[in-house]
Amino acid sequence: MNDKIKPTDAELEILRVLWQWGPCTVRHVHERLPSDPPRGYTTVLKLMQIMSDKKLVRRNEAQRAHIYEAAVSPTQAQGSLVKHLLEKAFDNSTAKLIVQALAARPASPEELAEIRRLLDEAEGEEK
Amino acid sequence: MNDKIKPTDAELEILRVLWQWGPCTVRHVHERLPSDPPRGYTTVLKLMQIMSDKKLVRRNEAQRAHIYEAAVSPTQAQGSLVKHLLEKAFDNSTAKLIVQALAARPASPEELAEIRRLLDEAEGEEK
DNA sequence: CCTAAATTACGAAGAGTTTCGTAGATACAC
DNA sequence: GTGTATCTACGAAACTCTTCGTAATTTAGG
Repeated sequence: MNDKIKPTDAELEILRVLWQWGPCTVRHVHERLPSDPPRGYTTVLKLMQIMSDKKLVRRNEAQRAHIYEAAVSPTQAQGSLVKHLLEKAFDNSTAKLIVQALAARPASPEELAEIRRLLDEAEGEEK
Repeated sequence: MNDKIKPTDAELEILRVLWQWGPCTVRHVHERLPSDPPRGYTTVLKLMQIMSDKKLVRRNEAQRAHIYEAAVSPTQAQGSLVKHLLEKAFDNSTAKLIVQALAARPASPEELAEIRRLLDEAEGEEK
């Protein structure tokens, strides 16, 4: 269904701004984007127009400065990306992916506890 | 260090063959690649030549049919890819990524138990 | 030898991504 | 009104990835 959601890195940065701040003009997104690397205003505009064509964002043209909002949720985008990585690089082994995730960025004890809690939930749904 | 390892999807498929079968000729890789989608022999050859330039694989030219082997381990490649995804799509939250991984592909009770064991290990190293 | 098969090298084309300059339209300030 | 700033649209360039055809080389059969 949402398997086709595969935002590129540049698109993801824009989506993150929209997820965090809600509907924005191009100018607002441009201002809130990481300043490194610096991007031209029209670069961001063009990207957002393309994302609109791809249905990654919706835009409201009522005002002169169009208002863009994310058309995919963080969960949809993240789920699709992680599913893709699982298939292409981890032989669909969730366990292998988790090992690498923990190795790449060690979790704090609090996070580990949180993760255990999530595992309990996952097991609960197993039925 | 190995942050620069970012194999594309097509490159990953070739790496997977080399990881599973060990050093191979282009012909062997071509035969062992998934038949869907079908790829021309020279397409695979070209990809592997590029991968050699990128140092993703090494090649031995002693024989007429060069022998290629992976120059990066599964752990290196997977770790680099997951780290990248963590940064770009998950705000560096390992927990969020694990939630999405479990949602994208529910783990069996055996896997869940395995994952708990890995968490224990991770906690052990915490110091 | 001479041909047929296999292999590498090379180049080019098409698609997708990211970049940005320029032009035209609109709003705002004075 | 006139000029300045802002915004969108458009197109093109640079880059990467993926594809594969063709040519040149080497090997193996007969």
